[in-house]
Amino acid sequence: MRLLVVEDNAELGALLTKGLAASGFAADVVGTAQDAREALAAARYAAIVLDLGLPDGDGLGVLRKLRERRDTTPVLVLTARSSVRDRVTGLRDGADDYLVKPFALEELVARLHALLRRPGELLGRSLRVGNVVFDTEARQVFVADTPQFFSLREVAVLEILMRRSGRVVSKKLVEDHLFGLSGDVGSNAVEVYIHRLRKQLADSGAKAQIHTIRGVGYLIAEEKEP
Amino acid sequence: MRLLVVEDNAELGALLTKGLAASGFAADVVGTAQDAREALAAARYAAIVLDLGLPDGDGLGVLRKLRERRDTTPVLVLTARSSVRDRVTGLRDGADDYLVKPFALEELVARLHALLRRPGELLGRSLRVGNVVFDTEARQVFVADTPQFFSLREVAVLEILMRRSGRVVSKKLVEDHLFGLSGDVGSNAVEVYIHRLRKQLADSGAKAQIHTIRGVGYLIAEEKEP
DNA sequence: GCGCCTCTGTCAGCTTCCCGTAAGCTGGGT
DNA sequence: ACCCAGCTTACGGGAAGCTGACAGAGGCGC
Repeated sequence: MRLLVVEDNAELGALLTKGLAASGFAADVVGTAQDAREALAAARYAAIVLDLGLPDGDGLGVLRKLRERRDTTPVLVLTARSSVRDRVTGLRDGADDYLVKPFALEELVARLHALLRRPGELLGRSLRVGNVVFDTEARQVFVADTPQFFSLREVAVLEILMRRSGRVVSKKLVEDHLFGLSGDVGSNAVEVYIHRLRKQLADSGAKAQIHTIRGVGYLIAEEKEP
Repeated sequence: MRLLVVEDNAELGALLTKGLAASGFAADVVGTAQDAREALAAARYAAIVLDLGLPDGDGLGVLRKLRERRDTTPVLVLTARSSVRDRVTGLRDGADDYLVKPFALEELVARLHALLRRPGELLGRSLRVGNVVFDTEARQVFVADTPQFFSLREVAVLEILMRRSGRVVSKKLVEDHLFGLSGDVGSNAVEVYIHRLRKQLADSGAKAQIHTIRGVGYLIAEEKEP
């Protein structure tokens, strides 16, 4: 899941990136409203974490612009101000949730999950393909009810595929989700992860298969014949 | 198990922390209703021990707020007042149990265990993984029916893992349960306990294994191949 | 009080394994 | 037959975790 974090404090930004990564989010961090606008024009995000106290003006402006465009990407507002007034303004302008600093990382993650679980969204608590089950909350994989041990990256790739099971996922999309904007992809990392995933899935007797669509991407689907 | 203790008498608070620790509870102590609200916003507790005679107002307010939010965390009310009226008010407002000062520490512990054994809870009297059995009441561990002797800390870690057997438990979660809010975690204490647990379990011929999930945490599961 | 012991948390050095890269191979499509 | 996308294997750097030793804090018996 790819997020945009709008936060001018570089230190906190780095902390968030790291913490969110541990929960399977790839976060792009920007420090100004201007950069936020550009990032939003360039890519689609699953959700946005927005600090209101930005140096170059008001974060609320970003939010308003977004909603004017009928963009319904979930926005979680983050701020040091705790007055009722600010909270009301934020929510009236289209924020979906509100968190006051200082906050616990776990609470941020919990609220993001809640937001992403909303109506139209891509989320149940667990995803299933064949006998492979992915628990989105615990970020854990089961094959025929036995827990499997995958690395963080492997889990991330599998999640993307399973969230779109039966549909093709472009290699580019996977790269973006793994690495965010910092597009350092000087290699075939995705191919390597697909390979490792296939191997482990086969070894564990999974009844799900990752197919290759040449020139397009990958697709996970239930395995047919025994 | 992590508890919140709301008690303004610092001396009694310290005493409770210590006594509860001896029974495997990690208690965060706060002295005011305000602090209690903040603690509850920041973390999840297995149960709450609530003194009604607080300096900054009424402890019952905390309880009411909690129940308004549909939070069903068990609450044990603690008070010097012994009138029937107070007792009734407390229970009507959603307290689960009631204890009048002065009280014996053992009685508090017994009642907490009773509360935690309730309906939705994750509790039978004993937990089992492979041939390892954990008696939650006596807080004792058996491997293939022979009793094992672990230290308090070790038992606490094992309990957390076994209550979530087959699922990943983050290292952070274990720290929080062991040390409460007083997050003095300047080291790799959890790793050390995991190490000691593994060693003892192996030595005693346990058919249960603690797996490491890099960058995430640990997981206990039945050992597969013989 | 005095030694003895266990429990705890810390540290430093070692080991393991993840991650990304690269380089050569395979196979499908034209 | 050739080319290119994707597959496979190998490897080095570095982070995460493991492990053995140790010192302080109690607790216990004497």
